[in-house]
Amino acid sequence: MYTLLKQFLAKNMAADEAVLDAFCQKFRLKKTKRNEILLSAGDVCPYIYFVNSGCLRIYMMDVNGKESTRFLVTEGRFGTAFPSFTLQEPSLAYIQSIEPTEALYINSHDFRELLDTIPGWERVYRINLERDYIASIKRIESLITMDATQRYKQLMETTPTLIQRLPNKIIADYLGISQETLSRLKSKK
Amino acid sequence: MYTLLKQFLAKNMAADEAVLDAFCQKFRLKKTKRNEILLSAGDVCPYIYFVNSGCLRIYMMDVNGKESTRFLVTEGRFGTAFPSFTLQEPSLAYIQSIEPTEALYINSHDFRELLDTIPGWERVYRINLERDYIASIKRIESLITMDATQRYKQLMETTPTLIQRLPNKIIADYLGISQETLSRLKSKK
DNA sequence: GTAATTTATTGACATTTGTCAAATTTCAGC
DNA sequence: GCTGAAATTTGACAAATGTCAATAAATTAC
Repeated sequence: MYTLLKQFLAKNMAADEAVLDAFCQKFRLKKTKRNEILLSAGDVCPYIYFVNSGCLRIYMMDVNGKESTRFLVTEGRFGTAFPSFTLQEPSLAYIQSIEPTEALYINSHDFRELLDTIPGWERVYRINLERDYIASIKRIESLITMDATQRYKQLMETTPTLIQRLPNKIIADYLGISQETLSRLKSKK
Repeated sequence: MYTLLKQFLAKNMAADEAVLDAFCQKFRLKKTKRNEILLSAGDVCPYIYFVNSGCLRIYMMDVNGKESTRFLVTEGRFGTAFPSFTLQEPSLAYIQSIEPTEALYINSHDFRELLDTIPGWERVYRINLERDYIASIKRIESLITMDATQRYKQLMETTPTLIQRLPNKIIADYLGISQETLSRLKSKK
């Protein structure tokens, strides 16, 4: 249950088993079916999740019901409605499990406590933040510099697994294009 | 010279004057003219900057010479070619002062040392990262959910100062649209 | 202050992408 | 394995935005 999480910690932090256990005990396990909603827009996001298996999708919905995927979170990664969880304010985004998913979760209060009490954890979390931030910078770059075809090609090169694994329309709104456009550029080349 | 930087620290960290001074002494001051290049694409970004006055622009250039602004950094904020500085790998972006600018700078090695040695600084930096990451998430959202008009309107509401202060074409490529399109939506309404 | 350069605006047109609708295919759930 | 729902593809058309070119306005550098 905690294997992946411990691996995540061990990568950037030297800690003995007892500390790792103390850390992990703050997390609970949640198993979801496909397409379960874990958070609705308007609510304050209480939890940050660490995905053991499956996939979480952070997405928004506009007034016409059109959805846009902000992030996709797969095995071995932390994910949450980040602005809401971090600032404890109402979320603009929904969280949904688009596959049957097993995830660990911890509430905001306990999470902050870990940052205060587990030596080295603030560093690990900071490095994880840097990584996520870099990924989001690259995403911004692709959105302002590339057209739909280039963005799709890039996604195929960097994370082909995602494309195989997820339905077309999720990929499309992750790329910021319509389902039909994606379908057309797939058939072209 | 260090006033703004000390304010930045003091916001999230209790430290006596001696510690603040030790911290600040690692930074050097750079004054630039308008349109000076501080980093070219291809180089590893050695510094992170803290802007005292003026404005730095982090931007990319494609093979046709078309520019896209990744970030704009104004007074009281840290800025750098983040992926390059953090991972110490060649930068895809340029850094330019689009106004006469006064900025403090520190190299990667010293910066890491501060994270190790100044109590509380890793926390302050982590919180700053969260803030920047949240800003980038909101930018991604606006890019995947809004059209040009909506994005411009949002920018007018959130940072009208930027629009007044910077040339049109910088605003346009920050928004990911052409200069002409921006000019047209300004005249419309 | 003036010339030279850069920046902004405008028009005409091309291209990309979106929208709506219908037909087809795939797949989840029993 | 069936069956119904969901996802995908395709066509026709509309809307948004980009590109190129010319002109006008603003600003910098001297």
